[in-house]
Amino acid sequence: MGSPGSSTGRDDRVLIVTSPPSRRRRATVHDVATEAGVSRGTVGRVINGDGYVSASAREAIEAAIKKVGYVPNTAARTLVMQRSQAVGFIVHEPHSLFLEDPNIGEILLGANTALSASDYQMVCLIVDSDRDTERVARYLSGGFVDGVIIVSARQDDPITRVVERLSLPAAFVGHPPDLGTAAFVGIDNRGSARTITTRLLETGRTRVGMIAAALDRDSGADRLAGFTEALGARFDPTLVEPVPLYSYRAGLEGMRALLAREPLVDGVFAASDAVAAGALEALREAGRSVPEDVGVVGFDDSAWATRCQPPLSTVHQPAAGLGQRAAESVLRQVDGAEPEVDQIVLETPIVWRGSA
Amino acid sequence: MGSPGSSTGRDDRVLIVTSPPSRRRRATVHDVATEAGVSRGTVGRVINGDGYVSASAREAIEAAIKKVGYVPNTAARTLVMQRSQAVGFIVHEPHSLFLEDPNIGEILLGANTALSASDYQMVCLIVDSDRDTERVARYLSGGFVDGVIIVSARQDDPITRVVERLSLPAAFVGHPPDLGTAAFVGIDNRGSARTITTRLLETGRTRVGMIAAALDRDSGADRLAGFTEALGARFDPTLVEPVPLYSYRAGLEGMRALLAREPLVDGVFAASDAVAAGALEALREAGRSVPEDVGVVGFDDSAWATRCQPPLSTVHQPAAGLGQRAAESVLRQVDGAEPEVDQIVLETPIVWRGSA
DNA sequence: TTGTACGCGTTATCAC
DNA sequence: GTGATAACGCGTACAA
Repeated sequence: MGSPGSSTGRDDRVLIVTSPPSRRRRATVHDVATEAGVSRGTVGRVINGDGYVSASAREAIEAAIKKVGYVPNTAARTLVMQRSQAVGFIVHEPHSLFLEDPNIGEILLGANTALSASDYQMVCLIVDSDRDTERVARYLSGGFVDGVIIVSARQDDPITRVVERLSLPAAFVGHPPDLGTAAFVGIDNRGSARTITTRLLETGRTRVGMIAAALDRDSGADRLAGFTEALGARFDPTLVEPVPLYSYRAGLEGMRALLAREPLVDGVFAASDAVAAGALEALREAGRSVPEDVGVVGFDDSAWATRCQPPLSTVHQPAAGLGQRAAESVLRQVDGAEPEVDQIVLETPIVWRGSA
Repeated sequence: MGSPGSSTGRDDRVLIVTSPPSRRRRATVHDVATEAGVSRGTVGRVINGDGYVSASAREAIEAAIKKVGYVPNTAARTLVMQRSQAVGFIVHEPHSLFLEDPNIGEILLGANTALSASDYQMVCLIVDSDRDTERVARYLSGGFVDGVIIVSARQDDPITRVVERLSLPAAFVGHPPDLGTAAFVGIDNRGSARTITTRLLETGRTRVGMIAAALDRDSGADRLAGFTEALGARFDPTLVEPVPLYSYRAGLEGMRALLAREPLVDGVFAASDAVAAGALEALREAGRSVPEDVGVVGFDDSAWATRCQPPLSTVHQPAAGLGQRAAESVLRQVDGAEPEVDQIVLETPIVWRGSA
């Protein structure tokens, strides 16, 4: 092993014992090079697949890599390349929504598929407290990701501001950010709500209400707006029951309240499938049969839709597609494209089942 | 500005235009130093809060940081510190499970809370294809994370092997790895299943069956083993209906099959709440009332349990606690502790509601 | 074809 | 108190 101090400064570290007891030191390109009896440059050429290496050298190096168990250090590579080959996926939701919202999981998987195809690593970051907000902002600033996909951004969100300041390639899913120049992929909540409400009216209902969830978010407000438009002159505000969340429980309680106030209601647009499922339960309690006495429609076409009794008529939300398109937009921007062209609105076909 | 080539090599980069059109160059410590008219060393001292800086220098530097919009480059910091202040959370599930399993979300949130409290960034990595497996393995090797929490590892999983080879601090949640030395946090599936089955028997049922899901995973197999133990001599294999997944649909179809084969069944242990919810639907179809004709118990105490009609008697699974304990174990190991002491089994209280 | 040397942005250790 | 300067591990022009 050579006497201490005789070799270059670089090798001194072998003698330094770090505080965690005996965590094995990582092999470096340097180690591979000495093991194979070549220089670091040649090793680099083999690793990156750039030609101009003799067969003998390549062989020796590949053997050495296996022997010392070399794995490239991504942090170093990121530093020198100014590229991490990673894209962040930021989820900023209160607990309940993260757990209940079936769309987020699908958006996540859709984005991952697209990124994976381009050999990018998706790193999902959860923002669940103020402390998280700050830390995630630091993380993004740190150059660990080449871009971000943001689900449900807040107005004037610190994270959005950081992204803007770094001019980090970004795509917003579902809820548009306040900056008009950013890429956005989503659906037409208002138009879809209008369409399915119209469809519900066409089944001959005369007293159609809505359980309107999450009016503080644009998706919630837009769905109510579409509902209002569809009814036109027939719109009656007393038939709208606002509830806080897109949840089963909100639907259950909302429907109970609506029934108590308006017993004659014969049609309901629930702001999401989970809400609709809760509404069905309330109707069952009240002895109303669906769709005979009351027609019910939902929104999302999530797993709820098919497991309800009767299965829900609803608006199909292309969640996986949203994630995929967002990922593709980010990758385009990483390659130098301008974001403003990416204002994508995906189709939302109506799926008609038995509940109306 | 200055004439080209006249300054040090370091400043040449200003002249180099990278291919992405006009992405703003990041400010560095160097920039801050020149702006404030001090050296890099002093700037470093201010950033890291180490004392020994004059008030005037500190003021000038803080102003400069604001002015040039400096944010530390985490990749560089990781490289020199050999620490990323990040912990990976690896989810390795087929689509359906990731979307349906209510526990994963809670485990995730629990882990994030614990990591966040120690100012660690949690990065969630999804493994959804062979390609993902390889890329995630590379990512872990790259030094981007100081440790990992692994949910549902496979036997002989490439990721597990990489973790082992790097001796990366790790904690396995739910499904124990094949290596006995690793940290593990989970529940006693077999004991819990035995307890709740016994409890169901005590309500006076005489023909008790089980819808046994996911027998290819140890959780599924263990729950069946517990059920078998509880019945002892009364165990009758024809009352066990195996189904592939912990899903609503599996429960629905499993219960139909069980009823067709054994119409006299008066008690059912469903391997999860989702399965139990499906079973309730099948019983309703068949005109059996719960709990009068048939007692039903589940497992997980997830959102399903309270939204069923009647609400489920079930085994409470402390999902958030699992995530939290796993995170704490990883953090301890990052600080140099040995993993083997962390073989944690959390309590699973029985929650008795109306379904049995 | 291969080796050398420099720089990526930090932190940390020295002399001054 | 403060300013040089050596690492960290890797990519890559450039020289040999």
